Amino acid sequence: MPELAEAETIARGLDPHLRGVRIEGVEVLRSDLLPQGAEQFRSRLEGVTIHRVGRRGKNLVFRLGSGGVLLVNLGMTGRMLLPGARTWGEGSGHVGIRFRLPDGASLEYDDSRRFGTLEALTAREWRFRSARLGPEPLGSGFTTEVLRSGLARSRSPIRSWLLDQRRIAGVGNIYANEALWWSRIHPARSALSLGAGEVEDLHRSLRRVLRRAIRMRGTTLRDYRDPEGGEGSFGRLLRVYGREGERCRRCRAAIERGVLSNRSFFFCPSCQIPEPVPE
DNA sequence: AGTGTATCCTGCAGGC
DNA sequence: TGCCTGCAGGATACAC
Repeated sequence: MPELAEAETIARGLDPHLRGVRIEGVEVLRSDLLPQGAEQFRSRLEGVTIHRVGRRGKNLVFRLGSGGVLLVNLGMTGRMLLPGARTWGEGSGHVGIRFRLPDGASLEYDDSRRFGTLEALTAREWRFRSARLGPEPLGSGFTTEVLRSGLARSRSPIRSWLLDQRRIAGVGNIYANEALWWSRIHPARSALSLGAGEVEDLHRSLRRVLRRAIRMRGTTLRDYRDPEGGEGSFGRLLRVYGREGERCRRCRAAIERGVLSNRSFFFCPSCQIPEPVPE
């Protein structure tokens, strides 16, 4: 689940706690989270110091003293929990990896569905991997012009285009749908059908939605938690995502759900019409 | 270059 | 209460 805003919230929450902290040991409880295998993963991390924690797209990026990085993709239900994270009721019953830190503390990766992955990469491997991801939507490199030229070459439905991490890094299903609503663009419209004004609008909406979501510490639909166990509150600002049958906040029409590439999309049938708007 | 389908896995809500 | 189905923030591989 976690998209850019959730990954950003987690990275910001972890960084002040983990800067300069040495990974004393790595306990692997679920090795299927480690594509490279437990042995190499452990040997590249044990005894290494964390320099800082950041984010690239939806991934957490731990910069290490070794020059390498610990790359964490949270999948749908991944969490990075600091010691003392509040967990009530269902709690965190799915710890897959435990990083032992000094003074008996530990950082736990918890993931009930185990769609997430953790990888210990060399600097070179990380450069290669990062180059496969598209621009950061909140970065200075992501201009209207960059978006325009990307869209112009693709017949893909705009919702699917936005989810492709090679095109833009970090946008997931929630924020793609929300940005399209704000821009009054139907999710099934082909990318190259967007007019210049629509592209400009979409660029603005994407950045605005993502910044707001970060401010609200992400969206907790069910599983997402920050490193302290807290929830994100962007859910109450959602305009379309998960609101099938409810009224559009703009025009009162009933929000509809559709499916593209096997994934739901949500839209207002009155504000977001499926045909290109002539300009 | 696209789409649909399936896969990985668990958990929850809704219908009956 | 219980069983069954569908659905879920992601990513990838496959055939077409």
